[in-house]
Amino acid sequence: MNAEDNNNIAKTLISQSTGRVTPARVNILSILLSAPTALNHVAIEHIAKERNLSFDRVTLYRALDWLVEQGIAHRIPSVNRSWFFSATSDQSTTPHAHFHCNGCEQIYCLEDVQSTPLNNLPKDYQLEEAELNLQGQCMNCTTK
Amino acid sequence: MNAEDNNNIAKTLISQSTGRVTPARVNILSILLSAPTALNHVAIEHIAKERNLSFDRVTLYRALDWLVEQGIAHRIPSVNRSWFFSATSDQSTTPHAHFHCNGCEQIYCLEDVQSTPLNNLPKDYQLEEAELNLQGQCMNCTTK
DNA sequence: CGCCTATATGCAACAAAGTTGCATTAATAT
DNA sequence: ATATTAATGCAACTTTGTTGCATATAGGCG
Repeated sequence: MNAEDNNNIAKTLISQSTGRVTPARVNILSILLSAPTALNHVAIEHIAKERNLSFDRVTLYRALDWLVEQGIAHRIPSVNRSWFFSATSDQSTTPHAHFHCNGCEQIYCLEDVQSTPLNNLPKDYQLEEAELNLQGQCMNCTTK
Repeated sequence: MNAEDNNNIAKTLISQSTGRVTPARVNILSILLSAPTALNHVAIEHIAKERNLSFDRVTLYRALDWLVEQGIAHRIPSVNRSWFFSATSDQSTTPHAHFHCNGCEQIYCLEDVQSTPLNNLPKDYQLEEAELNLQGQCMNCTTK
């Protein structure tokens, strides 16, 4: 899955939504698709720079907002001060877990780890979304 | 459980830690104790004002940091830009769920709802903490 | 009780993250 | 090819949180 592939996937995903297929959106989504972890705006700008891309910070935020609205990406609150974003994989309207590695500070989306159904949510609380945030040491950091 | 009670509980909790019992810490903890939901700094300052209390924003942040360090309160990341804080109830070294109401934007700590054990966390990932964030409509907002 | 010292607070200045308004540019429907 | 509307860039701003340093105060001790 190289950068070119991700670019094409990005274009397809965006064209299926209501909105225009613009370079900023395509490039930003392509960056998210190519990342094994969730990225914050600093990381996205860093990768963009490596690829000789550039866009205004405002454009980045607006593109990310739009991607989240469209369900193409999702926003992950973090203990750090910035938001993290990750491309929503095809099948994942199903909620999945986020694993924050305390070693390398990366955030991994674990598609296969789902929070099991809740049995003791007080009645009169209507659940709309559930999110499981894990913390610990990732694959790479445990072995060190 | 009135404000006076919470003030005394706050004093006791703080005096059991390593550090000084100061008005700022007591008042801030007392506010957290009296709230049914988690509060962000804006909410805390608002309640403080109602009680004719005042402290610098820096003092607030430092007091909250300290309370979290001591395990007296805990910090909840949110989809909003600010952090939310909640007093840690006596028995709750056990992790509990946070319920963000999309109606009134309040965050409730649900002590009885625990994230059930994970069966399919990839091996080589070492879990240190788990946090379950729920979203939906709270008790008050469903009935409207 | 009153003093001493370390700790907590307040203030000012700063830094980072995110937003808003508006003029300009460009995607796409026709 | 053009017109229309949505997206971008820029500048200025807001909010959230932090740092350094001088001042105030909690609380131990004589």
